[in-house]
Amino acid sequence: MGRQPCCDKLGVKKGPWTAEEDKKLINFILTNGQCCWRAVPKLAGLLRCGKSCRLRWTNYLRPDLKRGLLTEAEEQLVIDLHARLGNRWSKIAARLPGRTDNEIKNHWNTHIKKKLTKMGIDPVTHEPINKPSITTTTTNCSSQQTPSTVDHQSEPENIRPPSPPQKTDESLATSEENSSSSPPGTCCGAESGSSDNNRDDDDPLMNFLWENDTPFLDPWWDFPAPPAGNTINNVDMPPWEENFAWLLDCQDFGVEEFGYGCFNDVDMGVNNINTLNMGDKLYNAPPG
DNA sequence: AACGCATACAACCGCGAACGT
DNA sequence: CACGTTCGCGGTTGTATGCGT
Repeated sequence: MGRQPCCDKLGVKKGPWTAEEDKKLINFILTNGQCCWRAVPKLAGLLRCGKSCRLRWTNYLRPDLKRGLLTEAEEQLVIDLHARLGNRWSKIAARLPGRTDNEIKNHWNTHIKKKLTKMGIDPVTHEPINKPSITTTTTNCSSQQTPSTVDHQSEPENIRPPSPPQKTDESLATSEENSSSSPPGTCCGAESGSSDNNRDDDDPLMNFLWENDTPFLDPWWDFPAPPAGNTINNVDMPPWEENFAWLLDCQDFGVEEFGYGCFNDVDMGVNNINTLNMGDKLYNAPPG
């Protein structure tokens, strides 16, 4: 069906985001919450398409994002999850608090893939590259160790080939969705059409993960649209100085560009972030 | 110091799913 | 049920930065 472009390309800016654009987007989201991405650029005064705004927010501006490289534990978790979920980065990301699918995907492609290859493990199948097959188990309730105990270098057997990721989306998603409500121990068996081998109930780590489906996502920043007063501080939220610390540090924007007074920009047309007072704490620009 | 290559990451594109009418 | 719209996902590309020669 004739699909419309996500934006009409006319007057739509592309390329790297500027600090000013970031400011506008942050302010808008903080003020209005996340809704109707298509309308966001217009309402926020951005010459971007909604898609771009959503991406920018979810991948970079979200206050709950962790910055920096994935830790060893996170990396291991990604590997383990990838073995089960395949390239479903969003699913994987949902289990790593503060990490985005894009980030994980990038990290996978740039670091982990190489790492696994070096170790003689096929990053796609998670099987040893030189071994014809490693299927030592007949069921999916195989002995899989927790990542913390996994040593891929010496024990590639720990990496179980994933179920074919292509066509098991529904079953996987369903099992995931249900996992939070259905007690463990009932999968792995004569479940309906169980080609879905994405769960290993005797895997403590995965049990934990499944049972805690999407627990990591902080609900607080899914702001409700604020009341007229727009005092987001009314919402029960963690201290903003923590979550925007990186913004305040201006590490990524460049101090000179973003400016320490960025949140005091009265020209932004919306109630700006400094109405939040950053947790009732005014930010003082450091010298220099 | 200059150049070329490799790497890492941000951003874009296209597709399919979900939802509304 | 068919169609249109919007959103989210995954693959891919572009660009900035680092490193070696």
